[in-house]
Amino acid sequence: MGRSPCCEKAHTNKGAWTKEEDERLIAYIKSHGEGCWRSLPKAAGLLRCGKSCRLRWINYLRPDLKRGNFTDEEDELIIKLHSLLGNKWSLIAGRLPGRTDNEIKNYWNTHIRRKLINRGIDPTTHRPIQESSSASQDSKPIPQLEPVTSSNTINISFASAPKVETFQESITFPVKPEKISMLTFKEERPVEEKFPDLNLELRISLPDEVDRRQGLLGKSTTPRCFKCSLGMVNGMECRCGRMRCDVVGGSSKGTDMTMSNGFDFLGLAKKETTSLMGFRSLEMK
DNA sequence: AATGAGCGCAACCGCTGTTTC
DNA sequence: GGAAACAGCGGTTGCGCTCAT
Repeated sequence: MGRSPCCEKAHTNKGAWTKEEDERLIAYIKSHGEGCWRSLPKAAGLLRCGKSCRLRWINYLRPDLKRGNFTDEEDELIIKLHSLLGNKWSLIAGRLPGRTDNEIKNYWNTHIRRKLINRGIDPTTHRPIQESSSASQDSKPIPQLEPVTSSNTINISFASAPKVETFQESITFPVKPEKISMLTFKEERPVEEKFPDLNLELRISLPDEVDRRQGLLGKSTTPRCFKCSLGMVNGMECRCGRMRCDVVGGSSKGTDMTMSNGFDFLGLAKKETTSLMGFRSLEMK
């Protein structure tokens, strides 16, 4: 048997939160900290589902939320990250301190989509609308995950514009071969880049793997962290030029932001409880 | 002033991977 | 090892507000 149900759904409030409920939740989390959402409502004296409490705290009550209008810089960053990640709002939010995934999702749907359409850009494919509609009938969001091949190779393609260069990066993982032995990231991008300031290099590997590979290739041993190569730390430009940023606790979700050898590719490290490097986070719908 | 359309956003729903029993 | 709950995510809904008619 599993566990008992998290809450009695028949006896929980729904709809908008009252000020009193907010105050109770804030007071409880201030004294006990986040986590254990299952037992929180009862302990805090709230007639709410734990899931609802978590959502309320994360999206509205957390003290580190920025609130207010999005800046033009944030707009552009969201557009760039969306072109890279698709509708992975939590990953995008991880790069915008003080913003929540729900907030960014809403902002995208209400403002940025329209903004891109007005610019003549398809908000789904990030390509000119005419080209986008004629070039891809299926017009799936990019990037997309191609099926796993028999050789355990996974290809992730970024866009499929008419003229593309193809970049490939192969990474080996010390995991069971029947699970996955090698990832090949094939990045195709237009020769004329839309975002010349955005480094799209994908570098995913375990820390020792990068060192080994660089040794084999006789490259310099001063690689830059992924966030540096992406050009940002906590949403700001990063100039550290080091392998590790050691910026801790900068994430809006309180994630350890320590970077090492590109291991924390777009926030993958935070999910690492298995040997597959939070692979789920790379899948694109 | 009434009302209907459009918009923005908080909250809910349903799904998936992980964890616990 | 399997079943069930947890935690988290993305999609969707519904309510309240604004504005045009």
